[in-house]
Amino acid sequence: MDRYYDHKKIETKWQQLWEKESVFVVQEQTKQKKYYALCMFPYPSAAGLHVGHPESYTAVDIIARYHRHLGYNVLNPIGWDAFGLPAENYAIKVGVPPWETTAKSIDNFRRQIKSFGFSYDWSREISTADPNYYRWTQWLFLQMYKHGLAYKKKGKVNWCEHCQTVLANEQVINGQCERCQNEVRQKDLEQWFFKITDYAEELLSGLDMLDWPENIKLAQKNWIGKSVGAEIEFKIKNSVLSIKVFTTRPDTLYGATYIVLAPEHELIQSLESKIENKTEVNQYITATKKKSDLERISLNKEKTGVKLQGLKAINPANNKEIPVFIADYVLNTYGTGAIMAVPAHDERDWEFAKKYNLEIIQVIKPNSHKSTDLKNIQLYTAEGVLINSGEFNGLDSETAKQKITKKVNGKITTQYRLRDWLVSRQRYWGAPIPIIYCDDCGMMPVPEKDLPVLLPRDVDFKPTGQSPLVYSKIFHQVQCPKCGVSGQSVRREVDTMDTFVCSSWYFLRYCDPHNEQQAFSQEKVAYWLPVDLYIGGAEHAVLHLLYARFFTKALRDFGWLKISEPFLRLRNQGMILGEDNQKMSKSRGNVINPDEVVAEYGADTMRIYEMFMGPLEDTKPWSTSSIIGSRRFLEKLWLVVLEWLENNRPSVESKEMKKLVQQTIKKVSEDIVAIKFNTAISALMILVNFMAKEKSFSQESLHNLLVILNPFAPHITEELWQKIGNKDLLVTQPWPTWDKNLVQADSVTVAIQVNGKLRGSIEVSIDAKQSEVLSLAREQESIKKYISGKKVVKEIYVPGKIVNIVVID
RNA sequence: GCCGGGAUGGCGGAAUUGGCAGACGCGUUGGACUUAAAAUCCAAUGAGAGCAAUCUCGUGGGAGUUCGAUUCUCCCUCCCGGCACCA
Repeated sequence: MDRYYDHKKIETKWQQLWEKESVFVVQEQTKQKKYYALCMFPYPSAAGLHVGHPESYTAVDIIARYHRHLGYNVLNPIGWDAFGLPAENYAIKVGVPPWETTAKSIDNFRRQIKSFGFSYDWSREISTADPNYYRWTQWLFLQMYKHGLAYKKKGKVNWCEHCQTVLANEQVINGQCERCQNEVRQKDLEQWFFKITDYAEELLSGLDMLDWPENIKLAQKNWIGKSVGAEIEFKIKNSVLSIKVFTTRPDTLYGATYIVLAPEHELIQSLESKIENKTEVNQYITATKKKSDLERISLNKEKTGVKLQGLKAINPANNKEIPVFIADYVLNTYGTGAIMAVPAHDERDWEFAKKYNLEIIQVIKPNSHKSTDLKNIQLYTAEGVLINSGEFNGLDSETAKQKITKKVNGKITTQYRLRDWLVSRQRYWGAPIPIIYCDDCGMMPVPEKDLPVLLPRDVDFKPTGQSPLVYSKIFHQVQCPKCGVSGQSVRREVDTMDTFVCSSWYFLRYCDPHNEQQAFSQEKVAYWLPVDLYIGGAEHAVLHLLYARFFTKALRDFGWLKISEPFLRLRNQGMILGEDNQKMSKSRGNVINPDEVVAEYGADTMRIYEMFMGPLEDTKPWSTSSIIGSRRFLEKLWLVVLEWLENNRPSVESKEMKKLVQQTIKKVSEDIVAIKFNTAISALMILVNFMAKEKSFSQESLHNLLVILNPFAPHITEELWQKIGNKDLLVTQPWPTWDKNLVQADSVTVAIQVNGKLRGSIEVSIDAKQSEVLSLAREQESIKKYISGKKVVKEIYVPGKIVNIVVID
């Protein structure tokens, strides 16, 4: 046996063998329990893998391999999220078509990923840009269409001038494009939407049963933004028209002293004849239209608005006439686009009323206040007890909400901030939307038998603000599915789908990747789903993760799935920073290339190092000097086994060794389940260090060590397993169990404190009585000097842990 | 502004959830081996004081609860993330 731990030779050998023998290729086995481990599939970029990729893949691989040892039928797939803007932009930059650049990127990613020895079932590899895949993405679009969940609508949408396309709300971050950080403007366009809002309530309530990080659940909760309130109508004086407002505080209705409409509110047109200051109003509306969302947010430190002169609304609670304003702090897209302003109890209304000198009436007082100082009105936004509210005085807010809403014939309603998902894009590199327009027959879905609608290649794919598909000749050579006419009067939809549509169902396709009749067979999906563990970046909190949940629920309602939630357990990997504690980036020059790390130290070392760096979900800096520690650990293991073989397998084993092996099995098993890989590796290091010191241990102990280390470092353990004479593969060996009695020590060291300060320690048996331990403690030389001549006030003994003697002079 | 997470040696991080703070690893220092270096092995390594045994301080800062606090409560500072005029 080689004294040198030659990682290159070993890793290549086992990777080839696993692949040749299809060790990780799986089929449905009804007799066997299944486990579906999944990492978020990568977006193949020309830059290649960064060190963050293997972090999540290794974590998933450890879990997958662990469950294989436990006897599960484990599905651990991989594929490519291949469509999308960055790939297209890169293609434009280098002047090569995106299908070529993407294919190249995928080849490179595949090579890199394979070098880590992940236990993927490569026979299930998929790419979203493959017609065999996007055919079914299109089919899913048609399902959405058929069930009324896909619709086309004209309206204000987010437009990125730089990317020359519309964007979903989820892709606009602080008024900026998620991809290029350019300002997003509002544009009136006809676009395709998925009706995700139909599922708002279920997307919210479903979160409760998921084992997901709290921050992700919270982000989704905030994004869905549920609020329960009332719709209340305010009649307009001398008009048949009325203004409907939405409020979460109907209990404050008596304090509503004016109404505010969003500048875009449609009622303004109908009321035009009554408005006396039309010019001023129109100016304000035009000015608002010009502002981007970003400006509307950042400039609105100070509120602005215009009073609609000649117009009065009537407060239905007390029939008081109140003025009507338009102001851009009210959003047309939320609620009814109109609010009742209660300046005494709402911060924004307060600010506005102060500025324009409007009436402020206090109608709620805090529960605790006995007297009310009406002269000195202060902003109070919490709930409380009603005052100045006629018959409702003295009621608490909660009760008053119901009663007042009822009195004014209001309606209790629920509002969500979530908007429908805008899925059409005016870009090339995506799945074409399968719709045909015929001048005579109108808009029609492409018949399922005609799928896929192939992405044409006879185009100049540079963005022009219209989809490049407009210019393809081949693409529009199509017959109307209804009247059979072709030519100028029949055209295809030219927009492509948001890549998030492609990634909303890939975990389903993995279950049945080669099905040519269906997107997936219901039986296969029913066997594998839900995903038992899903690991990926936190940046998808409200994007992919929300969309995939929506797809799952929609497909369930279409009858294709039996489950309601796709991912039972989710964990995020933290970002790996550069050595300078900054985000890795080409411009900073702090990027670590995983290829170099694998070449120099080996895949096993890289895997161990990345898992040992710290908790998976934490952000942590890379440290090239620290990798050596993980390498030394594996080298030490290599030499321990080597010497053990050279010394003819010395099998005399100390009691401590026996115990430590048991403790390590326990610790590693528990830590894998809890995804605490850093402490699991620490325990394995302790065991290997001890074996290196003792040099003598049983064959069984070595077997156990190799099995529990295998998920972390699969190549070296497999090699050593073979070297010590095993013929079968280590990956299929059963996971060892631990002996509860052996894990427990029979005697323990108990710390002795005097007045809370550590003054000594004693060795006692695990089941020693309190009185025994205490008298032993008092007799200790180191303790005596602290307690002699003093009065013992109290003695505490925590079994097996600590003694505390409290004394006073 | 609101909500969430966090702050522990020179560095990455442990700590059975109220019980010996600093496991494990990196780094550093000293020693062994070597002509020498690398590698490896052994020892030390939170700070301060002391020849020493020992002692004092110490988990962002300040208070509190407790026999005992990195852990619980309150206040403050800083960092990271989410939402942000959502009525």
